[in-house]
Amino acid sequence: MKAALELIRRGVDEILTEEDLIAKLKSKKQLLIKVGFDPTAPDLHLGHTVILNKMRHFQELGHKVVFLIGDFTGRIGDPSGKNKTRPTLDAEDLVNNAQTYADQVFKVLDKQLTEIRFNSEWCEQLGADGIIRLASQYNLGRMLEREDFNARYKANEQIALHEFLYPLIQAYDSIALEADIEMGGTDQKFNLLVGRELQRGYGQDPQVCITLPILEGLDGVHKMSKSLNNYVGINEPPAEMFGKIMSISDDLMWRWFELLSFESTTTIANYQKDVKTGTNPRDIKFKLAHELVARFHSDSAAAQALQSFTAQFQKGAKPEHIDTQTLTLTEDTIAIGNLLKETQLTSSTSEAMRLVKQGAVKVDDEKITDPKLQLDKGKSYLVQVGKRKFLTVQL
RNA sequence: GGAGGGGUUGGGGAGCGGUCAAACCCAGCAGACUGUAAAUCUGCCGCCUCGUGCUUCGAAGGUUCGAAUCCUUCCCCCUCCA
Repeated sequence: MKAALELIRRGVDEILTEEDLIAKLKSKKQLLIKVGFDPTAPDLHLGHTVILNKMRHFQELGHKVVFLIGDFTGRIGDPSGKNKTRPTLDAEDLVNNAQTYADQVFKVLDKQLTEIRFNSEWCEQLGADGIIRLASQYNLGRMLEREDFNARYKANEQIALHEFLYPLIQAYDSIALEADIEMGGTDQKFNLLVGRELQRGYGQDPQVCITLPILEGLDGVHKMSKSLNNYVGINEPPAEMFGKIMSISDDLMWRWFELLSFESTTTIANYQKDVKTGTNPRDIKFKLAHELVARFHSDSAAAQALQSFTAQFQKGAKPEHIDTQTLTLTEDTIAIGNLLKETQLTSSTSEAMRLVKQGAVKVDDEKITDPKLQLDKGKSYLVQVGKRKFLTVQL
């Protein structure tokens, strides 16, 4: 019991309320943990794994987890200050997305103790009278307690009525599932609590709400998200993943250790002590990168990623695998700028020209300075742009 | 129904007749340095045939030697009053 509570507490932001959680744990029954996911973004990244890890913890304690895909709520769009209309996904997309989710999620979750559900399953049955009944359980004052609504209300900004439906529907999910626990990011706290209250109105034992911190992305400032392109996808190849993790700032590294690593808190504290007394932070970052790559791939993949990373960046070696691309020329030669664009090494010839002028382009290990350089048909060249892009080009 | 504010290069946001491919910030890219793709510094950051070439500032017309900047019409967004 004590150990269970300890495990659940680790890395969470808030448990509302802990008394209720203890009561539920004491009941000895298998608990149902509900976590909602966005139906439109089936590519999971490390940010999502913070909560997946916590779901896993519950599974380790023998409880059941519902991975809920909010296909119905997705049509509303979570209120975020801007009411974007979201595209409605068709059935086929949903099935595909669900499959994509499943492929990734089970790198962390236990299949036996996981159910994947869609909330359209019960929301579509709800009907107008169902919605009215649901809406009657809540009131405007409470709605306006939500920080986002409140700020907009005070600032005389528009709040569309359907935005109020989002938390209500999400709450209804908890009722339909009879959830014991719902988890979400700290930004979901309000929605989670609405669920807790409405369950009471429907005569159910209110769910315990657990909020988890939001992971900052590669930039160290903004929440990790695909749209900000500051994410590490869990399906990314080992070398890519390793490299991205190594690129985070020294400060951010500790945050990631806290939220992503399975190392004990004392071990992490020791790492920090080590860095203060002179250990190179890079070496500690290696440990983090290794652990995460190993989790989503394998130990050997992680070891290899580490090896090629050090080879390439510390010793300046070329990567082991360099792609080859063949270009079919109409002329006898091709200008370097065009070649770079044609091979997608740069997005435009203008960019290519700039890079050449900045001394960032090498052909066969020779730095190029002439932006008008012509390369001959029938030959093969090793082209390098910057430190990271390599390509063998066959003309 | 009435009044008003606004749409600028990935995002934010200046510019309000020429000196504007368009300030500044962020993101991004490159170079240097290093402990790494960290930090820091420097440069770049519309497109091409790379030349003082071409096309951009919601859309289409117009005024002008010259417009992102002025006029007309249209489209879209937002706020307030009712």
